[in-house]
Parts: sequence; C-alpha cells; structure tokens
Amino acid sequence: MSARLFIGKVAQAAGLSVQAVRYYERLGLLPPAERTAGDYRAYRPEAVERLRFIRQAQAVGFRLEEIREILRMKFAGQSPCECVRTMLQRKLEEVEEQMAVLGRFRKQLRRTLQRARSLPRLPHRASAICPMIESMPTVGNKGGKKR
Amino acid sequence: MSARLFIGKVAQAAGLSVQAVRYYERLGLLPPAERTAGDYRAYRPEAVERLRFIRQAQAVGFRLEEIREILRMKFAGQSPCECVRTMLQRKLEEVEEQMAVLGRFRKQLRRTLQRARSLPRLPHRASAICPMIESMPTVGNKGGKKR
DNA sequence: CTTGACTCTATAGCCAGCTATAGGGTTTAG
DNA sequence: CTAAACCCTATAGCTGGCTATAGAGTCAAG
Repeated sequence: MSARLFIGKVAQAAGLSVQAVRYYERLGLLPPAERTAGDYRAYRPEAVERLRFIRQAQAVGFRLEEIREILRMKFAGQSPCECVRTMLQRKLEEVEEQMAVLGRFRKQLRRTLQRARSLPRLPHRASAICPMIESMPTVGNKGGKKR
Repeated sequence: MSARLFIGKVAQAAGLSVQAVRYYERLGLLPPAERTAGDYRAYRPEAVERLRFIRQAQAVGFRLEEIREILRMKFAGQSPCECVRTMLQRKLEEVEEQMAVLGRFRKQLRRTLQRARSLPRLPHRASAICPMIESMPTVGNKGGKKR
C-alpha cells in the first residue's frame, strides 16, 4: 500500500541526478530516508515534493545552505515565510547591486569598443601590451563577482 | 646595475600575493623568471607592468586563460588588439545576457514580495513548504549563473 | 657567523554543487 | 535461477583563482 520509491525514481521525478539527491541528504536538506532490508533508500512520494521545492528555491537564487535553513525552520516550528521574506528582500538587494556593477562594466566595454572603432590603429606605446585594455578604467567589481 | 627584484617585491608592487605570482607563472601568464644561484626568481622591473596588465585585464572581466591568450598573441607576433576587440565584443554580449537574466529575476522577486505584503498570512496549503517560494515561477537562469 | 626575513617546491585545501569512478550488494522480471 | 538494472559507500575530481602549510634552503645586514 504505502508505495515507496527508490532513489532513481524520486530523482527522475524531481529532475535531479541520483547523486544530487544523496548529496542533498548528506547536506541535511533531506531527512535520512528509510531503508529496505538491503539498505536501499525507500522514499515516500512526498519526498519528490521536497526535492522540487529545493529545485525551485535554487532556481530563484537561494543557495543550498539557505534552503536548508528554510527547511529547518519549517520543521522546527512555524512557517518560514517571514524569514523567507527577509531573505528574498536581501536577495533583491544583491541582484540590484549586481546589476549596477554589470551596468558600469557594460558602459566601459561600450566606450572601449567605440574608441577602438574610431581609432582602428591606436598607436602603440612601446611599453603597452594592449592599449585597448590598458586604457580601460577598472570597474569596481569586487563586490559583484561576475561569472 | 640591472636591478632585479625578488618575487616579494614584484608582488607587492603589482598588488598581488607572492603565491599568485607563482601561480601565474605556472599557468603561463608570466615567462619563467631568471634565477639566482640560490634558485630565487629575479625579475626585471618590466615584470611589474605585466602583472599590472594581468590585474587590469582581470578587472575588466577576462579570465586568466583569456589573458594568457592575449599575451601569447602579443609575443607570438603582432598586436593582439584585433582579437581583444572580438573578445570584448563577446564579453559585452555576455554581460547583456546576464543583465537580462538578472532583470527577469528582479521582476519576479519584486512581484513575490509585493504579494507577500498584500497577503501577510497567505493560507497554507497542507502540502506547501513555503507558498512564497512555491508560487514563484522559475526564471531561466541556466545561461547566466548568478553569483 | 648569526639571525631573521625572505624564498624554494610540493601538496592540500577552499568555495559551491555537484559528477565520475571503483568495487561491491540488491531487486525483480522472465 | 539468472541476469539486467538498479542501488550502496567511499573517494576523487571538476570549475577558477587562488590561499595555506610543511620542510627546507638563501640572502643580506650587523
């Protein structure tokens, strides 16, 4: 009656690899699964929900550690929504900061390319390796970490 | 007469760590340095220029492997500028793609937070872990890799 | 000649989120 | 009962750009 699924099934149903599921368990994102006599993990169908939740949360920008926190709160008491809201707020700020950095970077790139077009053969200073790069001001991207 | 610098000095002058300089040498960003009798690396002052160039190129978004290519071209023949322009162009496209992804993500975050404000106690479906997250559509961020 | 600051190589570790492999054991349809 | 398909643990590796450590040797001032 209580249909149990082996790891391959839950992984497939959630769109993950088997190793990823085991990895999540190790990290504490999933409770340790029940086991068969032969030590196979036997999941209830709800596990798929949980894995999908993890995927979804990841897709909207949470790191696994943050997701673990959300899940821990959920199962340690009340709705994690209040805290999630705070996290989403913070995430929004991060995204805006990142966009600002990228915007400055884009501006520099455009300007540099523009200059390159108008001066196809920029005279080389003897010491220069590549004037195009050397003439680019450094954009503060230390708090943004592109790529 | 020919003032040589040990690695600590060039690193400091370029604003890098000693290990980073050795690392660049290993990767082929710097030619193998001359050595003293005691096997110390002995650099000409120009090495500092080169390290600064590497830093600058990094700061404008090139990866070390790309920088190595630029330097290789430089020393294998002519000006690498033409190729650099192509790379900058590609970099610009990457940045724009990333900004587009982030923009979509930001929109979703804002919408979700807005909904959370207007419905402070969104009723919990029994199966839901966090309705706020579960109600967020997945933003396609596979080709952007935030953070 | 001593001493302290510096350098050398080689190796391991960090971040995140996995993937890949080796060498075994289990389950289940036919 | 067999054989394919699945699963187990443990370990190593990947990405990129480093940092940290160990154990040994070198340089330069006094």
